[in-house]
Parts: sequence; structure tokens; C-alpha cells
Amino acid sequence: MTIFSTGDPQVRRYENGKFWKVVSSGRKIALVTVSSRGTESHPSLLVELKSGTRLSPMQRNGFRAVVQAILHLDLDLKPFYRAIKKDPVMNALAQRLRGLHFPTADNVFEALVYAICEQQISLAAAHSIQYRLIKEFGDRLTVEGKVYFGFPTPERLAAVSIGRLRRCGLSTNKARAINNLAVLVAGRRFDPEKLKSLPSSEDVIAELMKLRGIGRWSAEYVLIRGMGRLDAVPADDIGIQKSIGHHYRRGKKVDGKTVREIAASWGRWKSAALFYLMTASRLGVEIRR
DNA sequence: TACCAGGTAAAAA
DNA sequence: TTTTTACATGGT
Repeated sequence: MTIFSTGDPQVRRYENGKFWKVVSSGRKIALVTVSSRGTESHPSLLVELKSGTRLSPMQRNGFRAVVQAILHLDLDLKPFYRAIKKDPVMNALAQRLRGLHFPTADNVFEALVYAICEQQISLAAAHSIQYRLIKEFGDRLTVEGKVYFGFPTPERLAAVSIGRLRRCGLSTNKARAINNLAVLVAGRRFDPEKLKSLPSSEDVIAELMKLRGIGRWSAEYVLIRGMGRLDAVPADDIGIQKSIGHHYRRGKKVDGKTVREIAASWGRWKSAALFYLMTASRLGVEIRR
């Protein structure tokens, strides 16, 4: 069991076996707490929902659906483990990280904003910018005397000046991209959720790339992080290139072509395998040769 | 201190 | 059309 803490306690955090996060559903926000209550043979999760105000049964169901989606609780991982059995590296990582699910953002809009924040700079830098953005413009939620913040709405981000976005640490280009996206969504000229219904991921990528500040990498990121698709491969991602190089090529960083070749062997579980790989890199999980 | 980090748009060639 | 450059913050 790896012990680590990460995240901002007022936004989302993992600490001492407990994960909490402010989740949005419709116009409402609530604090969701998740902890493991199961054993290896009978895994189970305790999920608690706390909102500042009383929620109607319909609102509770809305949150239930969002939590289900962001934790991928309906996803059976067994076919994934079977599919990568012949890949000694991935098979070993899957054994070490067995049961690991792939959390997504609450909705596609959030994933787009996260993608823009995470372009080019390190994750550490991007996260601190994201937390500033959320705490500056997100709705405040008080639970048991503690203050938390939800992700800012498109309406709020549409109304904020480029200068104020820049003060969170964003570059001018990124601030413009986020504001432009927020204006489109708030004005109902673009509905990110609608893209989920497109059958082909390439079509989704093409649509997303029409947006200012969204290139191929960001579109692929959103497919995985915002739509829960498992077939996207952000082959130009430096972190992925390094991680694949580390585990498959004696530590030497690989190019995008090699990423696609190796990912092709993972069948319809490409993004799942990539997530296991990146998590292993982040936690420093090594496999024996 | 300089350089690299889970890229992209705009300028220059 | 293709190549180069500027950009933001945090860690090493």
C-alpha cells in the first residue's frame, strides 16, 4: 500500500486512504468523500455525499450518476487484465495496481479547462494554477464548518476578464482560450456534453480542435479525462513518451510513432493501459525483470 | 541559475 | 507551406 497525500484540501485531496472532492451536478455542488471498505476478494467503496443545503431525491440521483461516472464504477476491469496478459510489462503493472480505476472530470467543460491549464507546463505548476482558478472563481461550499470550492461555471468564467485569469498564473493565450470556451458554452453556442454521442473518437477530436487553444493533445486528453473513452492515445504527450521509454525501452524516451505502436497491442484498452503506466511512473512503481 | 515540464498560436522563413 | 518562437509556473 502506497501512502501519499496529494491535492488541495479545499478542492480535491487524497489523504490517509480517504479521497474527497467537490463535485458538480447541474447547478448544485456537493462534497463527495470516498474510502475503501472492502477486501481484495470483496472490494467495496464507501461514498458519502454532503451538501450545504437539503437535496431533493432527483438532485441526489443526479449526484449519484456523476459520482458513478467520474469513478467509472460500472466499468469491469477483468477484460482489461485479460487483454494485456501477454504484455509482460503491462501485466506486471496491472498486478501491482490491481483494482485501480480511472477518475474523470465531472463534465466535458471541466476537462477542457484542465487540458488547457496542463498544456506544456509541469503538472505541479498546472495544478497550482487550477486550484487558484477554482478558489478564485468557484462557488463556495461550507460543510461541517469547513470551506470548499466547486469548479467555476461557464457563466462565471465567461464574465471574468483576461487579466484576472492571467493573475491565476495562466498565459495570455490560455486565458483567452478558457474565456472563449466559457463564452461559447455559457451562450449555448457550444455544448461539450453533446460530443459524447458521436460514435467516432476521431470525429470528437476534429470537433474539439475547432476550439481556440485546443490541439490534438488536448482533444485526446478530453476524450479520456472528460468522456471516459478508452481508445484515445495522446502520442505526443511527453510524460507518456518518457513513461513508455522507461518501462519498454530501457529508460530511453520514445517518439509518438513508438507510443502508437505499443498502444496498438492493448486493443480497446489503450487509455486504461496508459493510465496504469502513468500512475506507476507517478508513484515510482517499478517491476522486476 | 538555467532548464525542463502531460502544447498551442502566431510569426518568420 | 513548413519551421521557429514566445509563453506561464514549479521543481531540480
